[in-house]
Amino acid sequence: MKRTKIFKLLNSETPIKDVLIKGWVRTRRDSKTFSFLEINDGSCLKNVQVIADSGLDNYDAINRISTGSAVAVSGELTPSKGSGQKWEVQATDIDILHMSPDSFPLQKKRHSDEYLRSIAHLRPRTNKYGAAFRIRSELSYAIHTFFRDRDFRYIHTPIITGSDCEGAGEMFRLTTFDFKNIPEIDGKTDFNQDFFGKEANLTVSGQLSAEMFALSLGDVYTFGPTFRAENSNTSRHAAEFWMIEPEMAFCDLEGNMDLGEEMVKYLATFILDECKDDLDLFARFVDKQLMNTLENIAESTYVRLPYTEAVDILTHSKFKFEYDVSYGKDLQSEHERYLTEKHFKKPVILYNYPKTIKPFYMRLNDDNKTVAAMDVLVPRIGEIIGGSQREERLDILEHRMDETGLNKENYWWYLDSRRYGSVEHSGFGLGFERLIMLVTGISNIRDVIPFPRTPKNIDF
RNA sequence: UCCCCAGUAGCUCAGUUGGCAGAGCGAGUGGCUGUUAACCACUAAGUCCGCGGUUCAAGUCCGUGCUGGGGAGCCA
Repeated sequence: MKRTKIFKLLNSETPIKDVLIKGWVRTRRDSKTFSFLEINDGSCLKNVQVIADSGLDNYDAINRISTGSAVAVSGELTPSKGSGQKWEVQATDIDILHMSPDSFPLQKKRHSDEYLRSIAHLRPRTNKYGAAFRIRSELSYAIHTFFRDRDFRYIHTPIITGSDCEGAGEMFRLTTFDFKNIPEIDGKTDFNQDFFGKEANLTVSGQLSAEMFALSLGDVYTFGPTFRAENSNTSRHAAEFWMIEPEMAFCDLEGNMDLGEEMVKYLATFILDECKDDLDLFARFVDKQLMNTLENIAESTYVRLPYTEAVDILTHSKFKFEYDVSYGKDLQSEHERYLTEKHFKKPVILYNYPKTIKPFYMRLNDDNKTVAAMDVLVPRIGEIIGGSQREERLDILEHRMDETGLNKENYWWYLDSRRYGSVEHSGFGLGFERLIMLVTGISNIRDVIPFPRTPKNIDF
């Protein structure tokens, strides 16, 4: 007999004579002539209540089943005589697949996030983390749906890159050298002898590759892991994280902002509609304001504000900031939060930043001082999207590379796209973990990725 | 990398002026009950993060290291 997932069972319209469920015991409550077992199989937040009658041949063993044990239960789905649930399973046979000894680290009580991080291999068996990772999966699906509905193509950009810099931070080096015997030439490492014959790194962004495909297939996106070797110790940064990077040909900054806003709204709406049970857990136990925040993000029209006007608002604000605001400096976290949480009370898209604080590939505006960049800022998380219209004019792009000290030879292929049929195009990056933090209210990035990689932490 | 805070039972934490190591939850045992993270009683459980110092005496004070958390910078 095939097992039925608990999610399906609990949504049944009618009683079912014969069912088989398999899962892990969350708790056991004994009565005189029978026991209640709460079984969870990960298919949904809810457990199913199983009635184990003392008449079962292995009742002695059933009475010793502990939290964490795995069981297979055959029986009948019947309306519950108790008041807490619609259905329950009256067991005719309980096969104890594996007993969990009492050293099982998860107890029938709340644990701290810090403790659960130390048992990251077991935490998906808790309500909160089960819900978080189901939502992570649903959001992945929603992202692909969003793009496919809009005729975008999914591009797999390389994880290993030969570019010495993609303009987005410190990189992890990749080599097959024997560290005890690294070949040198003229006192320097001889990368000619390394696997690729030159320096290789893990990617920090798929953008430059994605641009090549946007300039071939039209509208494309990437969705994959990204690696930054920054020594960042915050609740919003990880060394390995997933990023979604759409890139659109024949699209200017305004079209780019339109897509960013539409996408964030779509994803918030999707989660509100499709993940009610799991979302409800976060709204009750993690962030009481979660539903308001999500509805605000799903429904409000995002403010679009040039960087200079943002600086004006901030300098004229009576609010006391720890750091001063002035034109030409990047905004601090506290400034972004002020704009989204206090001043506008909704998401804000800032655009046209000074070129001095943005990378070389962003398109220079006619004022010669700003670039066509845009950041989508949301309450509580801050920057969730960073993007721009790309510089499509070869001479200006080369000039910007010189200004920022990049070696143009390494980017010959990138520059080729501006030599042959160059057109305006735009794109952005959306941090997948930050999106999950936004929709769940979870405040630490380490708790929305299965096995987080942060400085000095690579267990599991 | 910088600033701040913390580390005590399996977990969450209390521990006063330096003076015998504590509670709740969990676990074990017994009881009770169509129960709902059940309830009642009893029992077991400790390298007080490591190292060094001050002191008659250190969980407590000082130094240092490690680990974790919050914030900043970098960004997604």
